Amino acid sequence: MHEVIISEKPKSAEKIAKALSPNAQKKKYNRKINYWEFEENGKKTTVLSAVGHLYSLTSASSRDRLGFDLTWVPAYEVEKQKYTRDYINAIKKLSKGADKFVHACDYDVEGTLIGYNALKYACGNNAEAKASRMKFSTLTKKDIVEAYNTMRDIDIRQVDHGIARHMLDYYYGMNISSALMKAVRASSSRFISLSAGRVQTPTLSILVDREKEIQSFVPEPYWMIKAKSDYDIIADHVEGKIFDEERAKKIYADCQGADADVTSVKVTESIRKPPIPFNLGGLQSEAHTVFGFSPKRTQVAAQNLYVGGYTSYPRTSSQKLPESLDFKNIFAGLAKDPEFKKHIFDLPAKLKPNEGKKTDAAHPAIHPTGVLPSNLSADEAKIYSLIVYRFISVFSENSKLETMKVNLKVADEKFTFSRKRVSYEGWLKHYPFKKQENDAFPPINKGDQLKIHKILVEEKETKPPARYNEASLIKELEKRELGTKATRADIVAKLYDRKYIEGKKIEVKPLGINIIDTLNEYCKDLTSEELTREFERELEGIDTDKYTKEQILENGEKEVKTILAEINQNKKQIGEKLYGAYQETNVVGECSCGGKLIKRYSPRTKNTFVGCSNFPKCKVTYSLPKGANMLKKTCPTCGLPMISIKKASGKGRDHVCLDSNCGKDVSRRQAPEVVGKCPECGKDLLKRSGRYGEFVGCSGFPRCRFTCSVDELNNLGKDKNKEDVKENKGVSKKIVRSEAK
DNA sequence: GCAAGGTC
Repeated sequence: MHEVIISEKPKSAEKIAKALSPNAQKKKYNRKINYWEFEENGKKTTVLSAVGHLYSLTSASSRDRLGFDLTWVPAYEVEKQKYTRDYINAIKKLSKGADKFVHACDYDVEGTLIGYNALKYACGNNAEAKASRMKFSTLTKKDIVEAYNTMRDIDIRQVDHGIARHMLDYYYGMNISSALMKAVRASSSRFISLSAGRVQTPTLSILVDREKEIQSFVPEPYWMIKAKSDYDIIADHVEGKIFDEERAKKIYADCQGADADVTSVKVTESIRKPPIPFNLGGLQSEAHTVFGFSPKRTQVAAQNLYVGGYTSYPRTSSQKLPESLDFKNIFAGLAKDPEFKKHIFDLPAKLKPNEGKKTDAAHPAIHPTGVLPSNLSADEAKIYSLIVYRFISVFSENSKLETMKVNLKVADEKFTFSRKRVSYEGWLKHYPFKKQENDAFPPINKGDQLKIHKILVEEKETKPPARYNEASLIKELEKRELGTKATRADIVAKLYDRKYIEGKKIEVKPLGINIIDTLNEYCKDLTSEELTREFERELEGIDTDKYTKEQILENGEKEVKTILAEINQNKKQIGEKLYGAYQETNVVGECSCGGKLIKRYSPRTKNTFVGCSNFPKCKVTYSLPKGANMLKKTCPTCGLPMISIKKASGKGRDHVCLDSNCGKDVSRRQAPEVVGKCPECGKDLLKRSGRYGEFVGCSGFPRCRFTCSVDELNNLGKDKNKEDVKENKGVSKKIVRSEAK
C-alpha cells in the first residue's frame, strides 16, 4: 500500500508529515526537492508538495488570436521562474504506482485548484478523481490529524470556481490588454507595453480619481494666527483656519501689545497600548514609514527571511499570535543575541500578546522563529529587526503619555497650545522605530501672566487631498478587497513598470489617465470594482449550484468579445490617443525647431536617447549616458533640459546640459578632424569631443569600437605600448557609446 | 508581450 499526500508548499508538507507520524523522514528528490516519507503497519506514505500553482493557463493554439480556448500547461513553460519544473518532476516520479492520493493543500479556492491540477496533470491516471481531501484551517498537529481522520471527496464545484476565476481573468486581462496594444500598432505602427485587468485597472482608476481631484482642486486662502511667548510657546488662535480676512485682521489688531492670561492648565495622562503583531500589510506599511521601502521590497526580504527559517510565513493577514507558538522558546532563541537579550530581560513573567482583530485561516501573524540569522542582506537585516522588536514590544507593558493643554486669553481672544511627553516608556523601550514625544512642559499655572512677544499672521492655502504612496495604496486595496495579500505589491509595481504612474507620492502619468479614459468608454466595468464583485457573485454561484462553470465562461466570453469588437471598430482613434499620451509621458523639453524633445529607446543600439517629435524632418538627437536622469531644471546657457550623470571619478553625480557640446565650439562636431588610421580596421581615426573631454575614435563605429586618448595616439603602432592602449579601451568605450548618436 | 493567483 502506497499513499501519496500532496500539500501546497514545502513548509506545509513538513508539518503534515510530522503531525501524522513521529517517524517521518526528510528526503530529497534529485538533491533539490524536499519530501517526507514514513512507513507504518505496512503502509508507505509519501508527503509531497507543490509550490503554489504548478500549472498555468495558456491560449491553446497560436492561431487562436483571441484567447478563449485555454488549456493548462506546466507553469515553467510560460512563466519566467522555472523552479516549478523540479517540483512537477518530483511529484511525477514519486507518485508513480501509488494506490491512494490525498489532497492536502490549503482549504480555499486557489488551494483546491492547486492540488487538483497537481493530481490531474502530474500524478495522472485520474488521481484527481480518486483522491481524498483533507480539510484543516491551521497547520497544528491537532487540526492535521483530525483532517486526516475525517477525509472527504474533493469538492468539484470549488475546483470549477477556481478554474473559472483563472479563465475569466485571462479572458478580460489578456484580450483587452492585447487589443489596446494592437490599437497603438494600428495607428502608429509602434509597440508599447500596455495592460489592463480585473485588479490593476480599478487600482489605477483609484489613483486617477485622486489625480483628477488634485488637479481640479481650487485652493482657498485662509489665515492662521499665532501668539509667541516665553518657553518657546507658540499658541494657536482657537478658531484655527480663519477664512475671513477681515476677521483675521481684526484679531491681529486687537491682540497688539496685549499680554496673555493663562486661563487653564490641564495635564492628563493617557495609556498607549503596545502595537499589534504584523500581518503582511502591516509590515509593508511600517517598513515604508520607517525605512522608505516599497511594499514589494519588503515582501521580497520577508520571503527570504522565511525561507531561511528566521521568521514565519509572511503572506498572512493575521494579527494574532496563538499561544501554541511557544513564546518562551522563541524568546530563549532570540536572547542568544546580546542586543535582543537586553530587551527580553525586561518582559513580564506572563506572556500575553496585544493582538489585532484580523485573522487568517492558515497562518498566525509574522513573528521570529527564534533561530538567529547570519549573513543577511542589508534589507533583510532591517526587516528582521523590525519583526523582532515588534514581536518583543507586543508582549510589553503599556506606555504612558502626558499631555499638557494650556488655554490663553489675549485681549479677549482665545489661544491654545499643547505639549506631549512620554511619562512611562513601557513597550516604547523595546521598539526603537517609534519616535517618542519629549516636549518640555513650561512651568506655568492658571492665573499666570505671559508676555506676548509677537502676534503672527500666516496666510496659507487649503491643500488638495494627499497623494497615495505605495503603502497607503495597498491599504486602500486591502480595504476594498481588491487583489490578495500576496499580489497587491506586484500589482502596484506593475503600474510603475507600465509607466502609468510615477514617484513615491504617486502621480498618474498621461498614459495612465488615458488608459482609464479609454476603458471608461469601452468597458466601464473593468475600471470600477464592479467586475470583481460580479465575478465574486457568479463564482460563488458555482459553489451553490446556482450556475455552472460553462454558463459563466460562455457569458464572460460573449461580454469580452463585445468589448473587443468595439475597441476594434475605434482602434485608430484609441491607438492615436494612447500613443500620444505615451509620448507626452516622455517629453523632456522643447526642441529649437519648435517640436518636442522626447526620451526614446533605440532597440538597435540598445541606448536611450533624446530625439525630436518632428523626426524625420528634424534630426536632432542627444545621447543619454547609462544611468542618466532627466532633471526638471534647464541649462542656463542654452535652455535645454539638464541631466544628472555619474561623475567621471565614479563618486557622486554631476548636473550637466543634455547637449554635451553645450557652450563648446561645435564646428568640430560637424567635421571631426582625421588624425590617423585605425590599427584595428584601417579606417580613419577621428578626434572627437565627449562629455569627459577629447578622445580619438574610429570612423567605423559602431562596427569597430577602437578608441584611445589623444595622448595615446602618438604611441599607436609601437608594439610595446599596445597593451596600454588596450587596457584603456574599456574606459574609453563608454565615452564613445555616449557619443554615438 | 498582455492577467491574477499561488509560491521558492
